[in-house]
Amino acid sequence: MDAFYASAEQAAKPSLRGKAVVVGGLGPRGVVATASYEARRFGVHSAMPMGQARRLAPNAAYLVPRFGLYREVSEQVMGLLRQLSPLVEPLSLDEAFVDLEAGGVADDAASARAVGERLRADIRRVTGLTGSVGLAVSKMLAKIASEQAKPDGLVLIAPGTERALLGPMPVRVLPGVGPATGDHLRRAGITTVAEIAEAGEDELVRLLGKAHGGALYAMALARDERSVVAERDTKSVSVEDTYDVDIHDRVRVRMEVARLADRCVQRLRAAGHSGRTIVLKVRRFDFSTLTRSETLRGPTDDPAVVREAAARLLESVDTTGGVRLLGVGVSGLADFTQEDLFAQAHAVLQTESLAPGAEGEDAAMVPVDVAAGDGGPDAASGAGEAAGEPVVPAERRWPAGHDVRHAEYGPGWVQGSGLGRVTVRFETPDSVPGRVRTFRTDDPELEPSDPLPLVAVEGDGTDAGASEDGEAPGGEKTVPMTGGAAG
DNA sequence: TCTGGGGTCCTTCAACGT
DNA sequence: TCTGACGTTGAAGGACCC
Repeated sequence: MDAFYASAEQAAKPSLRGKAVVVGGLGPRGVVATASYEARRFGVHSAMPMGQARRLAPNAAYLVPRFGLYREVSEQVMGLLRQLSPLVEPLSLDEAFVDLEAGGVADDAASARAVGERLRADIRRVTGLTGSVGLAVSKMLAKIASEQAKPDGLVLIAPGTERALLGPMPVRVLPGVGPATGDHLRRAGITTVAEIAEAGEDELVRLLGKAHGGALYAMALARDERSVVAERDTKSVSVEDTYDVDIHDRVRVRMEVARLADRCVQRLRAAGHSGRTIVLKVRRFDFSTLTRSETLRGPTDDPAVVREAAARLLESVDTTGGVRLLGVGVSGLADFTQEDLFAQAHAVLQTESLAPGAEGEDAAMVPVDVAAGDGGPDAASGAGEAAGEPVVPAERRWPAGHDVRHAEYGPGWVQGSGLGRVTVRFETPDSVPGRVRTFRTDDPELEPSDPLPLVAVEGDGTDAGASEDGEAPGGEKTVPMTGGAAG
C-alpha cells in the first residue's frame, strides 16, 4: 500500500485529502511512522523525529496511528490476495508476497500483469486506497519492482533483464543492506550492485561474514531462491515503552518493568503461547541499549513468573543516570506451559480421586493491579497520580485523529486537544470536508467511537456499527507479488 | 531537537556435555 | 584420568525491516 497509514487517514478524513499528513508518536520523543506524499515533499520521511518533521512541515496534520483501522483494511487486502493464491506471505500490515504460479492465476508476464492490474483495481474498490504491485520471478526483485511502482503503479521486471536493471542501483536497494552495511561497503569502495558482483563472493564474505556476505553476493547476481512462505511461526513476543522523560527513580523503574511484564504476558496469552526465555531491555539516558535474559526450566505464561524473572534481571542493571526505554519480552515460545506438564503428571497420578486444594506449586499469587478500563497502548500514567483519579492529559484522552461522536453533531474526529478543550472536525469518509467545533474535554455529549469504514458498505446508508457482512471476506492490500511472471 | 515499537536473523563468546 | 575436538545452548549485542 502507498503511504499506508497516511492514506488511510486521508480516506477517513475528507478535509485532509491532498494535504500533508504525518502519522506517528506525538510525544516529545515520537518519530514519524508514515508521511503522506504531500508531506514527503517537505522532506518528511519515516523514522524521522517528530520535532524535525514539525519544523519541516509546520502546517501538516499530525495524527496518532489507529492500528485497529489499519488492521481492518489490511485484512481486506490480504483476503483479496488469498483469492489469487494459497501462498501469501505478509511482511507487515501493508505488504505481502504472493506466489502467483502456485495460485495458478498467471504463468507468463502478460497474464501476471493482467492479474496485477485487476488486483490494484480490486484494492481500490474494496478499500478506497491505492496499492502498488511489483511483478518478478523472485521475492527480492518483486520487492524492488514494487518500490519502483509506488505510488499507485505496477512494475514488471521481465525475466532476463534483472542483472542489467540491478547493476547501476545503489547497494541499499538490496534487502539486508542498511546504514551499517552500506557504510561498510562504501569504505571498501563498493557503492553499486554491479560492484558487489564484481568484487566476488570471497571478498563479500571477508567483508561481511559468511551468511550476510554470501547472501548479498547472490542477490547482486539477481539470484534469490527464497520461496513464499504462507505461515510463519512467531518466535518472540515483546512490549516496550519509551518514556517522555527519563526515569531516575529505581522504585518507579521496578514498577514499570512489572507493568510491562504483565502486558507482555497478556499478549503472549492472547496469541495462545507460552515461553521459556525472559528478556529485559533497557535503553539508558545516553541511548545505550542493553538486554539481559534468563531461560527458565520450562515455558510459562504466568504473569507472576515473568514479572519475577524480569525483576531479577533488572537487579543486574545499573540505572543511575536514568532510563529512557524499558522493555520485556518472551522468546523460546511453545504452546504449552510447565504448569500444563505438572497438571498432566498430576492428572495421571490422580486417576479418579479429587485433587486436594493446593495446585502443585503455583505458590505466590501476587496481587496485580488490574488497571481498570483501558489497556491502551499509551500506558504512561506517568507523572501525577494524586490520591484518587489518575491525571490523564487531554491529548491522551482525546488523541489527535481518533474518531468521536457528538450527540448533536454526529461523527467526527479529534483535530487537537489541550487546556481543557478538544477540537473536533465533523466529517465522515463519504462526506464533504466538514466544519470544526470546540468543546470542553469533559463534555458529556462527546464520546470516543470506532472508526467508520473507508468505503461505505453497500445497502447500508447509516451508522458505522457492526456491519454484518453479507459479503465475502474479500480484503485487500498491496503487495510485491512474486513468482508471477513465468520465466 | 535527536533517534518508536515489534519483530527477525546473525555473530561472537562462554559454558558445558560427549 | 586427562586432554582436545566438536556440537549445542544460552547470553548479549548488532543490524535490519516495516
